[in-house]
Amino acid sequence: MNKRLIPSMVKNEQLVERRRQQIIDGAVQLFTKKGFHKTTTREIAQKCKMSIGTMYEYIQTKEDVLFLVCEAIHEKMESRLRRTIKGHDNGFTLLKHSFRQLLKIMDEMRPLVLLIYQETKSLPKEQMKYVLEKELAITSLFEDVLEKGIQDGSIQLETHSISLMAHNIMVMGQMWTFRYWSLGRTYSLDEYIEQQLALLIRELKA
Amino acid sequence: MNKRLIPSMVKNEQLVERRRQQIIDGAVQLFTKKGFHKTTTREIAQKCKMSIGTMYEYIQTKEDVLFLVCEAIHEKMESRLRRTIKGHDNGFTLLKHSFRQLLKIMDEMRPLVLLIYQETKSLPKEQMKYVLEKELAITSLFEDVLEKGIQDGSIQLETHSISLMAHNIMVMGQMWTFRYWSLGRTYSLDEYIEQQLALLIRELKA
Amino acid sequence: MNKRLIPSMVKNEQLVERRRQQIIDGAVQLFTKKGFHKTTTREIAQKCKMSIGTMYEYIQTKEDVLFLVCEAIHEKMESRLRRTIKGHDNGFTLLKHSFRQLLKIMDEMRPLVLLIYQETKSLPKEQMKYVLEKELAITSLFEDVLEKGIQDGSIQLETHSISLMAHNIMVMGQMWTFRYWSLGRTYSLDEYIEQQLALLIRELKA
Amino acid sequence: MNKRLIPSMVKNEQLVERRRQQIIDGAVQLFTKKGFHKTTTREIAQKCKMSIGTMYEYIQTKEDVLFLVCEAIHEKMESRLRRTIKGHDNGFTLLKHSFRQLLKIMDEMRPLVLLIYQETKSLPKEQMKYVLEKELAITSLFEDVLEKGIQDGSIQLETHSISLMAHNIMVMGQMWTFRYWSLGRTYSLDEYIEQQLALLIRELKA
DNA sequence: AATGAATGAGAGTTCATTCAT
DNA sequence: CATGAATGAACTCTCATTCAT
Repeated sequence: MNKRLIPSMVKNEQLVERRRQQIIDGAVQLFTKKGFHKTTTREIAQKCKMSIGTMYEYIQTKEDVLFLVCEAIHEKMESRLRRTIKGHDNGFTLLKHSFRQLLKIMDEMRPLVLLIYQETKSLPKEQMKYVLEKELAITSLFEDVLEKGIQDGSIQLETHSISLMAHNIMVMGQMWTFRYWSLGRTYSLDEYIEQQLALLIRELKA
Repeated sequence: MNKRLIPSMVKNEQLVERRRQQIIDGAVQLFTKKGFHKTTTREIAQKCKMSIGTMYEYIQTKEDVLFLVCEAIHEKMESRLRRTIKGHDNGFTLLKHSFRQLLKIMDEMRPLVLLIYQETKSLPKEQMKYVLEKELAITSLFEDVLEKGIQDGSIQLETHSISLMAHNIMVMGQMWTFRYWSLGRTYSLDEYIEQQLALLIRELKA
Repeated sequence: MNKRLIPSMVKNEQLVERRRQQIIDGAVQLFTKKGFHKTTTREIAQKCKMSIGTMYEYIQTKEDVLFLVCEAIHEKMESRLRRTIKGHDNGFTLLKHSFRQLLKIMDEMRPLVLLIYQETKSLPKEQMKYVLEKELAITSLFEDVLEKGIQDGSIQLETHSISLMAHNIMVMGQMWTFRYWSLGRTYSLDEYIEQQLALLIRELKA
Repeated sequence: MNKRLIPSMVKNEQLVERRRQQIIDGAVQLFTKKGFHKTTTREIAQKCKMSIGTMYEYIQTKEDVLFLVCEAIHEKMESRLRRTIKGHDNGFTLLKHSFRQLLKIMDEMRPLVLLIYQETKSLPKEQMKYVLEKELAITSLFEDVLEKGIQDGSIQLETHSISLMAHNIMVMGQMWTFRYWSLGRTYSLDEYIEQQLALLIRELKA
């Protein structure tokens, strides 16, 4: 998956996989705590319990580590979301369910989501593009849910607004992470979920 | 205003004001283009047409420049918004008007808003707090509008949702900057405004 | 030959011979293109189609590779030269013939000769000494030719100048490689040969 | 002169001149002793008695130091040579005189000349070109002497051989440095000069 | 005999900040 | 009040060599 974008000196693919996971695990801790720029490559290597030399066998630049981290976070988020967006009688109940799930995931992954949100811009062009595409892919999961609801008549929404509404939903999720400093003072997670959901329902049941 | 947070070596207050404006103007150009971390103090000084030595008479650290810039951006945004949120028969029409204005301002200041959203985290604690407070202050402008609409009966919204709705409105504005890479492909500014407004109205006229 | 100077971990002498030839062939390509210092051991191993581990079974340090290469080049040059310095009626015609041959060889081996000329200094003391001795041995081939010419009366040269003249001849050959950037613009190989020969003859027929 | 090729961060030109001289003086000692590649920037800075940071205010890369050094050596050689190639009754006596001078200079500057001959190849393209041009300029000093001798009848040489002969003369000079390991064992400087001169005269008085 | 992952000292370079002028 | 040369700690990345498999 990331082989195209990040070549490794090491040939054994399983080893590469394993070591990169090690790197990701170490880097995530540091990046979420201190940010990408204030973390040094030496610190990362130390945290992963490998020598710098070894680390650089599996990446080419410090930005590569950031990319691996962003990719892993997105991957995790997408898979958790996909697992949860399933079944249900109609689109509307599915939407309610998946919105709640989205927010639970966002809450659990709060520092990670924040990380992506704040550091994506530090990626080189091509890798940034890749990350943004992933973001869109996740957003489109909600397009599917909305579409289903429109078709089975449980959701009222004009077709040309589907994409925008999906964006809005994702952003409502991200908001909880990047405005937590304020929202978290006023609302508990459940309060936030239910109030946003109430507003959402007004839009979709008008 | 920033005197408390950023002391200067220079006594003459007017001069300080003038020089800092110079610094802000230069730094904004560089920060929006290359980001905070990839901009050097030397470059900033050069862009402001002063020596580094002189620049450091008016600030203490590189982060101070970032703070000055963030503050200036917020100041500008708030004053432009305040100027526009005035008059009107009732809260509802005022809201529509001010939402449209918000987005026009966001669009014009797109790179600046993005800058705040990406680099605020690089500020030292205290200065960050100050910037976030300003963010809240701007958000509360919309609380006032909503409140007015509720009181004159032109807006239907439960009191405990006012704050959240104000946040949502601000985020809808910011979305246009930080998701422009995707939204900008699908919608023109006016399309974006009118579609978001349509959804908003459903929530407030239910 | 190089066994004394460069021990190998491997016992089978024929294998050592074969592998070292492989190393030389790969290294020569890289050294002539990028120079010794800008070539990495990894690159060399890759070019030779063996692992670094294997390569290090046959050498001890990177400098050893350089030594092997220098030695091989000298060996090749000497054997080609020896093959050609034979027969002929008298010393003078032999000299003319062998000078022409020297330059043809130098021209064909231009990048290799340049390599020796530029990188010998990077060898460790003892190996450098060995290489320089080889250089002298080749030079002395021309001493023999001159001596023959003096004895048969076809060349006029004082005995104490024989060594110097041999050096001059060798340098005339090397010049063609290390001043090729200038000489090559002005003269073709044949022109260069004939003009230098004309000057040489004036010295030896005075 | 080198301002075009090596920009400095420092504006005061005299200071640049002075500091660069300092850098050259320090670097020459190290380069002649250990070679360019085995000398570190830190060692250079230390030898020049400035901090690395300061040194890098006056250069951009380590190669720049090498260039400054090569340029300085050539400059010195040229000026010393120019000063000496003057006056005299006719071209022939001038040639003899200047050949002797050339060799005295080469001998005094032996390590420096060797340095140029071994490290020029490590320069980046453009700077290498510049250095080689300088080399040609020095060579052409001898073309002028030969031309003078031909015109006043004191030297017999075909016009189309002037350039080649000038090259030969330069190379005879350089030989003394890069074959000193052998020539120095057999000849004293004066012996070398006089014997080479004797051969030269045979060519030019035929 | 062959492999290639692991190592870490050390390389070149940058840049926020200071302070003598 | 203005200047800009000086500083050096700290950064990212490289690569010759080793050694367990």
